[in-house]
Amino acid sequence: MAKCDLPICHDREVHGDVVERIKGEMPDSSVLYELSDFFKIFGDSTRVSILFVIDRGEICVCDIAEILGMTKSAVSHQLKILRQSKLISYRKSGKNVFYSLADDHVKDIIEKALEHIKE
Amino acid sequence: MAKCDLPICHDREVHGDVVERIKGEMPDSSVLYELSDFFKIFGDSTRVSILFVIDRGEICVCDIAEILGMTKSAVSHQLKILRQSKLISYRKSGKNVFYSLADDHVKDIIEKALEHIKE
DNA sequence: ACAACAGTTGAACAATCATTCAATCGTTGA
DNA sequence: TCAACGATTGAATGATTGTTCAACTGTTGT
Repeated sequence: MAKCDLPICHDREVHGDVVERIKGEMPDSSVLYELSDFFKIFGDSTRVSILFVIDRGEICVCDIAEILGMTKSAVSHQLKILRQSKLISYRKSGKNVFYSLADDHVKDIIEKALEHIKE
Repeated sequence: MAKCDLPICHDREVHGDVVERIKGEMPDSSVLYELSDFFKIFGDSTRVSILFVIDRGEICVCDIAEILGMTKSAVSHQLKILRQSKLISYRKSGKNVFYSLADDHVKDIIEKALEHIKE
């Protein structure tokens, strides 16, 4: 039986089995963390902007910084996060580093979100 | 001409027009903020968990709290955010408030993300 | 009317995170 | 070799954010 200070609905004859069923149907917590961590990447306007820029074609850090009106440092920090998430890939050429999208999923997901917003 | 401390690539004869072209092709900054704000909602494992629970069917706050092992207060705070984002809707019935998904886009977006993660 | 409970809310706190600043690395051209 | 530049990095700072706690609202049953 549940203690009174637990956050449990007292209509156990109605809700009890529903709660147990859904508990069993939930994804692993590791999956839930991976999912939210993935979305967290898109949850910053700088990173979304960078992805839009890179989507127009391979481009170096300096040019991203100028397009967005930010310092190279700030851009580079965000590029590192995008790199670690495997959303972008890069190619070194002399002093420049050229970035490009690593995946088609990125565009798909952003377009789905745009659909939702445009309503 | 660019001042030296500006974050501008010095190969202007190569990159200058590319930068100007992409600047013109960028979405409005308001769109970029809406997009990142939208993804921010999914960027928390508690909120993603709540969406998964609600996806199984209409359910009250107490039961969500028990399924997730959290206090009603913490769940309610996150429900408020999901409500304000119009991702969920609610129905009052006596002492209970039953929540349900407001939109099919939510499932679409989560499934796209799951595709990306499973690689 | 009152006690019990589902749910909400605001303030406070701790943790997370994006940007800035300064220093550094690696490459290029003189 | 040395100066200039593209890019990265770590520490520090300020802002944002999720949870807790306590107080509160509204409804139900007695």
